[in-house]
Amino acid sequence: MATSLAEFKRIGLVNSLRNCQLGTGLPTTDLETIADLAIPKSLEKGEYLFREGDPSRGFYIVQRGAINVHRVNALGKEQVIHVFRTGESFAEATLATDKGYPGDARAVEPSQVLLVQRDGFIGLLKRRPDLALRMLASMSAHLRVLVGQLEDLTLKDVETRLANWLVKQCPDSQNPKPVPIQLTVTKRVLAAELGTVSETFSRTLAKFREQGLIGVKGRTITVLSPPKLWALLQRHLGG
Amino acid sequence: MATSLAEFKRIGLVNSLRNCQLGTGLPTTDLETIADLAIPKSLEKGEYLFREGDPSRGFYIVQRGAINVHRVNALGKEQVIHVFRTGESFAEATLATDKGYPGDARAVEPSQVLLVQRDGFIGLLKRRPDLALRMLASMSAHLRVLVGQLEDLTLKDVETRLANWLVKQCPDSQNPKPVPIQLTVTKRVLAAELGTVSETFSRTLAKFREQGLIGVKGRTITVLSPPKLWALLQRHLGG
DNA sequence: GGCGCGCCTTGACCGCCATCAAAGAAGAAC
DNA sequence: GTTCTTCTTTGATGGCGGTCAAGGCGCGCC
Repeated sequence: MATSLAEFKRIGLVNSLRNCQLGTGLPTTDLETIADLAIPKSLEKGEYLFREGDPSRGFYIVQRGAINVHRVNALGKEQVIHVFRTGESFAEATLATDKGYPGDARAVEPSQVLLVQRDGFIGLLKRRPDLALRMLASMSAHLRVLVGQLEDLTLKDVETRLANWLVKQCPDSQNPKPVPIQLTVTKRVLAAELGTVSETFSRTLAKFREQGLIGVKGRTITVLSPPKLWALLQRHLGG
Repeated sequence: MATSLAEFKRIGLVNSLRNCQLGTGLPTTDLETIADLAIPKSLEKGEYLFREGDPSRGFYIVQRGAINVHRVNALGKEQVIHVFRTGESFAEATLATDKGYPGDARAVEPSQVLLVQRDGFIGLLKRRPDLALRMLASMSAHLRVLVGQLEDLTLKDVETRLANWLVKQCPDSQNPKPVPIQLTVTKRVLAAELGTVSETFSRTLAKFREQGLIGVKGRTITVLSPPKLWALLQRHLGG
């Protein structure tokens, strides 16, 4: 069984694709076609994958790490659009239009991504309508996330957003057992993801701590009682 | 030439479809297929087309009027996502997933929309991959708008947003000739579209008036010198 | 005409949160 | 170890803009 190096890589890519949202359930032949279009790329922490306006080369799938997609205004302030993690894909929106990428993408931590090249993939879409539907579904999901983000930032305060984030980290918000949360990024970065700055983030954590809702030790936040935090969240959301 | 009533309606629909973003350039046979899937609906001012969470019946094309898509938080505050006007389509995102509509849709003024029914359209998409690509393009555009909205609301102040809106109403921002703008909606509604309230909107208009940039008389705003307003906008955007 | 009802404007107030500043704490580099 | 940088926390301050309240304006309607 002589298997070439290229063949090996292909098998690895196919397996990788099968494990991501877009690929699950897809027939192997399609995955192979996509694999042949894909170019892997490693990114160091802080490295940029693309910048706003760059011409689209295709869309990306995160194999490992986390990619922060954001926009920068003229004063240099950043607004996080979304942080994409393992298995997620992004920038599909650039497939169908010739405008460039709509934001900047930077690795939050050391990451590995797959670039699925645009032209070849469009050709595939034309042959496989069901794949096109899947892309539509993927973009729908992104739209929903974005709408949620918009609502969060304009209709909810920082306290609510943080409480919401903390509750989401708990496997079961009704289970009174304390949940330790290990931050994979600095608090400053997490603050940015939540649409605020480190100072406000810190103050809000302190507020929760004073209320006995959480414990903070270095980069570990412990939700002392998920149901209590959940109740606070409900009070906020319920007016 | 005996032409049935149904045939008449179909011809009207096809013409209507040809004039909207999604339909331009599409072969007539496709337009006819879509026409057969479409249900026209009239809405009075203030009437709701759908509410958040309603199961998706399909997507919509605005034939006449304006549809405000927004979200409401628990306290009843609304965040405008986008206002769709003649020729635009929306809620395509509900085609590919079985989740309901992600927001509320209400007619800002008396409107006429086409509902393109979901199931039939999905069938069409499977037969016409190029149409699927077109839907992808349409959703890309929505994503871009949404990203822009997010940036606007979090990275720009009301003054900048209003200046931007005013400049966009001018056919040529470099032409010093005054441009009268007739509002089709109340100032309160326009304020909401810009992500603020009527009081702040009013104050910002007053500020521009004091600077001699605009004139306000009832529901008519006159940009006295588009280039001056444009310059102000550039100063804001340029830091 | 007079009345009533929204809309619009302006003033007063204040809360959220970003910014600036300063001082610990924690690593990283050497 | 020392030094230096980065992160984190806490205090002080201030601004943007939302809310409440009170007229004024416009306009339809009787």
